[in-house]
Amino acid sequence: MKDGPDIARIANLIGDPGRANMLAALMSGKALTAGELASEAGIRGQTASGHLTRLEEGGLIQRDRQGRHHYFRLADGDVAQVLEALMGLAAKNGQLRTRTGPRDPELRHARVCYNHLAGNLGVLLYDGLKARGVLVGEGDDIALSDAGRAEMAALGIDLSAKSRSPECKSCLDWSARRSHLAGRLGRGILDHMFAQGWASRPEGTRIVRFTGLGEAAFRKAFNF
Amino acid sequence: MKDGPDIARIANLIGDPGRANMLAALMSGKALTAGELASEAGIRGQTASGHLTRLEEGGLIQRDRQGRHHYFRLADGDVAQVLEALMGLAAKNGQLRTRTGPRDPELRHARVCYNHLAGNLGVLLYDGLKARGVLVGEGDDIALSDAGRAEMAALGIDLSAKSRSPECKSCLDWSARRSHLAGRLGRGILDHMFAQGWASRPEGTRIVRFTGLGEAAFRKAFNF
DNA sequence: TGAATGGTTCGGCACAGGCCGAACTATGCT
DNA sequence: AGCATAGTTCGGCCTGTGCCGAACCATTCA
Repeated sequence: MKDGPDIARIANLIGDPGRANMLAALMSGKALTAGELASEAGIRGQTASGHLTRLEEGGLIQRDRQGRHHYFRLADGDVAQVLEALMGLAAKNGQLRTRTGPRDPELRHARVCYNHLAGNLGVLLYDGLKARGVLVGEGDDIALSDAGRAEMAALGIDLSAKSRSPECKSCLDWSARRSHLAGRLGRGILDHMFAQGWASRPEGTRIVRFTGLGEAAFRKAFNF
Repeated sequence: MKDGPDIARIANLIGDPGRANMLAALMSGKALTAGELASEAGIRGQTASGHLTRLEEGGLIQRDRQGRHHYFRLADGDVAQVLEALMGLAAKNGQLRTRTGPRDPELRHARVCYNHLAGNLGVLLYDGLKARGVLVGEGDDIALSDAGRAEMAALGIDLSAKSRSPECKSCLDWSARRSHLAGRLGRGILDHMFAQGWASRPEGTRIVRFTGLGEAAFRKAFNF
């Protein structure tokens, strides 16, 4: 007893429906204002404000003040990973929320996880890049090969090291229960997909919806 | 909003100190009785009983009735993985519990994670087995090579497939923030360590404490 | 069969904390 | 300056739930 870190504090933060909904909304990777998060969670601004300061103090989210707006985002890729893992458990046990919306299949196919691509397509991409030797390494220690780095550069993927996060990282997918690609490379690829117009994001969801030829173009470019 | 599975339900279950302490105790991998868990969590039997039924209904733990004793264990390796991930976050942000006990360094060195070895030594073992080609594969898809399977068999590791869990699996370590080995192989190796008398487990903790020559013998046997 | 022990159920208490209305601060716009 | 909008703080309400004492099953053992 009393072994290890204090798990209850953090789980308790996530364990309130209002806060959990806000965190889930932030899984989209976009920074959202307090007001947006409040309506997302179905609560009033005052209540949301209290929750947000608690989440911030707990180290789960970060706040950017810009003018009279406060933008919030997940503190960290690790937070996103824990949330995905929790979704995995929740999906396996107790059914998918009260009523499992029609959007669910789309979510499983391709969605945003923090700042990178998740869902079946994310897993396929990850496997494909490994099979072709673009990514090398094992376990959580994956990296771009030299050839892979050249290929990504040729495609125009931005790998600038402005953030401290690792270049490559694997992240567990709740729907597929397999790894997909996170880290700066994962982020760069997702950005690239939108920049190329292969896909778009229906407002207010985590869904990645491909345009008519977008999915084919994406798979061709990354050859998987 | 309302995307994905209901995360709050599960996080809320973990988020109570009493329940979290019980879950942490079950991370030792041993099945514990209701009474043991109650004293572990510092609460009375009646209270614990309520918590345990809720955890059971939530799918986080499983109950074995044996005579007048009820034995509880984690439902699943996935549950253990989520708990470890939460410990990782908790360790990074808000300090290590109120007072970080003297046992902490031992925990970081070698401890039990559900049914396999974690801590620095667990990570070293994992890396060593991969470097030597005993384990092959990438990401979460790892497997024993043919040579590796022979080597494990020669050492007397029990890999019988009585459980549905995969033979090899990687599990993220909260102290080292690296992967270590889980799955049936991980379990078999841990059992083997105790069977050989290389290490023992101080009562009521997750610590794996090596005997005088035990650690050297262990590292020699698995060559890392 | 009666006593001891491990667990659960029931009832009631008390506190924590989620929620909102109202008042207040800060920023931006005209 | 005056108004509108975004957020926060304050105070009070109220539900949820964690906790325990006491009573109640179930199993074992003498």
